[in-house]
Amino acid sequence: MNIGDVAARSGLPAKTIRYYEDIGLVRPQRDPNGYRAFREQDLHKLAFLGRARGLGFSIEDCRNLLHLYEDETRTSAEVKDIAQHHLDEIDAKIANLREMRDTLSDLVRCCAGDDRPDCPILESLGSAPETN
Amino acid sequence: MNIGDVAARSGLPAKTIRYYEDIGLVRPQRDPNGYRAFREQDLHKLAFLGRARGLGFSIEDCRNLLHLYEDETRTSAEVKDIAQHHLDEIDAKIANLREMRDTLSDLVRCCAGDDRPDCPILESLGSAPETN
DNA sequence: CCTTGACCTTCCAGTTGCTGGAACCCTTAT
DNA sequence: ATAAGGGTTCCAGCAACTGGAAGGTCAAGG
Repeated sequence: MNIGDVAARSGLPAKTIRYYEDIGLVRPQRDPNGYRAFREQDLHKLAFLGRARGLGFSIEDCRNLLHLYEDETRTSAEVKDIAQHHLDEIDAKIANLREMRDTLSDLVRCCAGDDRPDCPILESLGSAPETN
Repeated sequence: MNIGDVAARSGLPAKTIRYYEDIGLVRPQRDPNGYRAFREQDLHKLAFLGRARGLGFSIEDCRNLLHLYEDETRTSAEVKDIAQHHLDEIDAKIANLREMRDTLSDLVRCCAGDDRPDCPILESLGSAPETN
């Protein structure tokens, strides 16, 4: 399989696949002409990576998950640990974004959005927080 | 005011303030010795930027908001437009994260987290999505 | 046989918003 | 004289790609 096929089948851009090789996540063989030659197992790895990335795992997490995936002697505790940690981070991010959204949606709701210059959004940004 | 004072009073790291000058968000004057000399209005701008960044606005949004803030002929519609757009992006991000979290927390919940290798998390990453 | 087009290759630069560090200057106190 | 604690510039790096340039390869068509 050439990179284009793998891109199509994994859903990852070719650029990203090359990048993943660069950082050592996959090691495709090479054809005599220099083209990357992917085997089914490479495709499988890339699909794994695509799904892990889709769940928001960092590249380093992905690397570790992949190692665990291929390590028969892993424990599910190791995997769960990574996942739980990531889950906590996601929750923190959501909480953070929600706070932003709440503040912001208040401001947006209060803003007339007309052709006059008065604007509670700018007023709020321009002075110390009161609604805190 | 030197940069250290402004950092303390604005809550922004000195490094960040220098960076903001680099990209043209503030233009402090200079003392004869080359030190940045901030006036109250510079501090005010920086505090504005800190709050806008705190609401998650991009640097470019911040630049635009600052321009509007200082432009007496602005319309609140222009401001609201930026804010609404940003609000939409935040909502999109939250939705995205929530989906990740839902999937991930299911997986974490199903994972025994013991010393055996069987792990639904890895299984899910290793094969095509079924719970989709 | 030559060309065209669609592939593939490498390498370098840019993205966002800082952050760390090196190497150096200025000021004040001891 | 020197040490501490400011300040300065510039360069590199983070995450995770993405875009683009310059070029090699391959199969099909004229």
